[in-house]
Amino acid sequence: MKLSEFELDVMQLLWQQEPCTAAQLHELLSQNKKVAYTTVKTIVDRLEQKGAVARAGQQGKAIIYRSCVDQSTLSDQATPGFMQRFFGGDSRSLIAHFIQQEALNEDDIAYLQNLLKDKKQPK
Amino acid sequence: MKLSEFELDVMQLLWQQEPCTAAQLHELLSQNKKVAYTTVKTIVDRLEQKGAVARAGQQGKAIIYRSCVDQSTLSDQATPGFMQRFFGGDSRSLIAHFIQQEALNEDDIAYLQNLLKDKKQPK
DNA sequence: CATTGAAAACTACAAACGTAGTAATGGAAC
DNA sequence: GTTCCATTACTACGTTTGTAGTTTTCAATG
Repeated sequence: MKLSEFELDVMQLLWQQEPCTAAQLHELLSQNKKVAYTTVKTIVDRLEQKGAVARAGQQGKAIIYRSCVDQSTLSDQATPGFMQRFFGGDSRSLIAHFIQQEALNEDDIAYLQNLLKDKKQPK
Repeated sequence: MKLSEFELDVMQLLWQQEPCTAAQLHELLSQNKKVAYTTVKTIVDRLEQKGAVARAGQQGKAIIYRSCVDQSTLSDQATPGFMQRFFGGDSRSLIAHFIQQEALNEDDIAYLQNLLKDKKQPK
């Protein structure tokens, strides 16, 4: 499944506040970006057509939506293309980039160090 | 600078084989994908308009192109959006995803472990 | 110098995207 | 029951993207 940037922004919110009406999604999006309600509704409609969300009931006239795909499925699909296009397929340099660029606390670091250790062990 | 997927595919090749003619880029792309020469040339023209590549001489009639932006600049720009949209902004889970998903050899792992250690030390 | 063929330059077009207006509708409130 | 307003449903439109055809040009070749 291929979703646009805006569609993913909506999915992101939905994943965090599921289930949800279009009005609620609009409310949430408005915190970061000026956008008309109908614009958000259009995106939700397109997500429904694409099968990324589905109706899960009503609240008065408002339709309650839930997601039909989960984040990890989509990120699994998007990851290889992203790695190829921005890091020439070099996963090491990609991971290095993120480790250096992003804020990580002690816990995060310990957690990731463990993952690396596990990655090494299995052989 | 915002480049499309196809545009990034071309940039990726250009970064690897700089400088380069459109014909060469077409040749390289054809290894993975059936695509007309004129299609590739259109993409290169658009990249030129966007200022991502520039002319760096001629070879007979053929124009030689070079890149004007480097990979790290573009990945720096793309990274936050990607992380937000696919991992809800959670850098730890993103890095974890890549560590688990990607093939890493002993060297890679050692290298990344060092990065994490350095990340912890500075304080 | 005329020919030619590769490459450039220009044009085209359908689909997807971001964006939102307008029209229809149906709970809720009175 | 009728009105009203939130929501939905439908329509629209400029831009970007993927894709490639057509026309022009000009360096090389004979």
